[in-house]
Amino acid sequence: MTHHYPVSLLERAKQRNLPLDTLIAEALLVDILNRQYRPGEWIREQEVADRFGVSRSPVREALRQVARFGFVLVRPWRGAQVIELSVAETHHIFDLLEVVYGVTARQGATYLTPEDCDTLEAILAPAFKVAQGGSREAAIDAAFNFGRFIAKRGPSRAGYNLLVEIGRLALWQNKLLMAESIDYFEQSVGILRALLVSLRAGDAHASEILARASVAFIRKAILEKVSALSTASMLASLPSSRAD
Amino acid sequence: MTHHYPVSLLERAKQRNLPLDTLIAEALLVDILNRQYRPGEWIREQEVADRFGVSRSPVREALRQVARFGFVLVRPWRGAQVIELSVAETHHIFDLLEVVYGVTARQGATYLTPEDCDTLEAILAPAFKVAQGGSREAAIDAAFNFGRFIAKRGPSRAGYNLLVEIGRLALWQNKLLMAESIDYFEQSVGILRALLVSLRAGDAHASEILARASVAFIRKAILEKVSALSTASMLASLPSSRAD
DNA sequence: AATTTCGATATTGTCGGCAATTTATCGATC
DNA sequence: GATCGATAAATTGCCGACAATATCGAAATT
Repeated sequence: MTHHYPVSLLERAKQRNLPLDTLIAEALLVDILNRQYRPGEWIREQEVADRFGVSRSPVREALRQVARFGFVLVRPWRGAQVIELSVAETHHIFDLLEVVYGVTARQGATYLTPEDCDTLEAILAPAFKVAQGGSREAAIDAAFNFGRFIAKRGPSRAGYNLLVEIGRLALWQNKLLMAESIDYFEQSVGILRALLVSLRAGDAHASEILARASVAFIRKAILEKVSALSTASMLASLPSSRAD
Repeated sequence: MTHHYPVSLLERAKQRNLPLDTLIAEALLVDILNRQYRPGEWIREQEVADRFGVSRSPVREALRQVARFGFVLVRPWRGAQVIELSVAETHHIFDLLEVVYGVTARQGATYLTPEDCDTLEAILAPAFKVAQGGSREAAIDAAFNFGRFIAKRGPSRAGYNLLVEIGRLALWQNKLLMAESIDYFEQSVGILRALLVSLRAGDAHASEILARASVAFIRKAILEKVSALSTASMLASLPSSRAD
């Protein structure tokens, strides 16, 4: 991580009247999601503090927040390390996202207003444009924000946190592994479009089915890639035969 | 909160070589779960620091941890307030716990070893004793730890975190609302016993069904109590007619 | 040569103090 | 008497320094 931020976070903190740790946590999350920090890499408090021009205190709290989201592992007197997900873990995460998303959508069908559905449609818009040369990164974010908004409108903060946490991990895997091959993505967006229709209609059962289907679809595509990569890396690591 | 801790946390930190914030977070969680801090109450950093004989730094981080678990809400320059769950939120939480627990049990059926199942049986033991005058508190904890152990043995740390988080909130509701009426609880323990059998047999489908059933059972009992209480409080608040 | 011990270095953990912000108190004004 | 505004008190946010701990490397020992 040698990248520097152009605008001072301090000013933005003043502007929005937010504590620094919140902003730093957001920035670190973006850096991790955008692969500025790589899986396995250590994030040192002083380095982050220097980069943002603040002391270590807010950085420490930011790192704990990121740890809470599951992206880094903090161990006593060792520091924070960006996690590396195994194939089994990725499987597990998508299993969980599938049911959590399903419940969220099922309940969303009962509490979402027509205005909420309009907002959802606007959120999803960038995902429709990916076929016509729209930003792929923006499209993936849109699909994530779609679910996040449903949870946000829900009655429980805990439910929102849960979906965001597990969703972010899945999003990360998505960004880490998805480079080309947009065809799977278009189909997934098609499912989300159908989900939006069923949410508008207030059909709880169909919404749950469709939400689960959209996750299952992405999971399949990602896991194909993961297993391909892990096979490749196994082959690549054979000659050196390291044991760390 | 005027309660004082008999043993110094500092010594236990030295003993286990753990940072203070971890210990303090655990202690605060116990206090909240045991209703030493009541819903709606503010937790002040200096008060906690004085009580444990430490500075505010580790207390701050402990409070953030507790906030990440969902028990307190931390707002900038306001501090940490123990949350109050509405009926709708409780519904939502149990909906989520049901599916997450279901997935955990389903997968657990495939990865749990016979030794793990022996451990599970030992963990569940206190729950069996509640009918013969065993501690009710211990029994509820046992039921919670049962699910937690399954998740702990799983491949994904994220999955473990997820179940623990949502489970702890449900546990809290359980402790806040369940005073008497142990009959529902015995039946719930009966379901867990059956779940243990199906886990041993490696029956993924049955394990998922049973895990979900055990949650649904507790949910029903708790929500009956919640609605009764909220009705009572509505009636009680009628004469004063306060609008705060 | 391999292993162990010990110390230098890097990094995290904790502290006390001060700054920033909110909330409560009190007085002035209508 | 009520409302609004300024000031004081309480509380959190942030900082710099120091203590505690882990890591790495070199020297000593077997």
